[in-house]
Amino acid sequence: MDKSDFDLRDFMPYLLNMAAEEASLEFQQYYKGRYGMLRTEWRVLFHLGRYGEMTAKTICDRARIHKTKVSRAVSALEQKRFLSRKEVEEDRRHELLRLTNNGVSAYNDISAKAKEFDEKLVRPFSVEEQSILRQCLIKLANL
Amino acid sequence: MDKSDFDLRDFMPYLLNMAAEEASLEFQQYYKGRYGMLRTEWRVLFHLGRYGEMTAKTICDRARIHKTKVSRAVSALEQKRFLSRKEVEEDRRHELLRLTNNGVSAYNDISAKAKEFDEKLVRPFSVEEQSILRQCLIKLANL
DNA sequence: CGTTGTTAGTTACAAAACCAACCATTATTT
DNA sequence: AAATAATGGTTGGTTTTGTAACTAACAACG
Repeated sequence: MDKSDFDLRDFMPYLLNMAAEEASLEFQQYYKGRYGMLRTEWRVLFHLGRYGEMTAKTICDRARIHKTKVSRAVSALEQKRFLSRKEVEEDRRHELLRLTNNGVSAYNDISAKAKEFDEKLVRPFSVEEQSILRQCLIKLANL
Repeated sequence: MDKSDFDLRDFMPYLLNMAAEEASLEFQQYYKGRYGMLRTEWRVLFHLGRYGEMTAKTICDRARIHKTKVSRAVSALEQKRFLSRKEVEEDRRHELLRLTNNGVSAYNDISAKAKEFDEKLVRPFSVEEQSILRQCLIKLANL
């Protein structure tokens, strides 16, 4: 097997990582600079803003984030007054998380920017390319 | 602007990150488990194995890795006897890095696995899809 | 009941990434 | 040639992440 024709540009994991990094950078700077949020915090915020109140465990499962990361993100978001916790009567192990008004407006702002940003990212591609790209990524990500 | 139709699955940076994570996982376990390497170390090893001896700075530029990360990866690879350094006479700020025999055989092994692994990853896609996917990623990554 | 097992969530400690300041060496300016 | 800047590379301290062990609450089984 000849390796001299095997370049990093041919290696999917590398390409995906580089593209992901590049694509995330600018957007990341937005929510970090404006709200001091980390990526996990933004994802948690997004889930609550987009799908309504839910428990931390549900976020873990849906977003495939480890529970310790979610736990810390929730604490951080709580401290920044973006969400509040409510114990569930029937099962006191659960805590329902919901966004505060503050959280909602941050969500609205950031997700609008996200949409904008997404459009900008895929603008160079044809509609067909966009569709194929998304489908491939969804399959690769096991979504 | 309505956000209720904007899902994470529609957001490129998210998709890219999830796909990248998923795609990297298995391969990462290979070189980590077998050689105790970190990702940056594998990338440095790859550059030296694929393109021959070069300086740390060159690796930084070509692989877009910050110099502190490269510096530490080089130290680690040196300790594991995968590479050696050679001072450059004309400019003693530079150090040429080259793989040891040990390093070369690790490179051969891992890059063969990488090729294999890449093929497995894209197998579910048609040739045309593969080509579009790669081109889009290369463009997104600014490569 | 009471023991054992699960589940949701937190905490503590180690590994890794990030950022800034730092040498040492070479270039440039005056 | 002295002073200043720029370059290649390293080091130290802080943040983030990862991993494992830990509570607390509930479930299931004898």
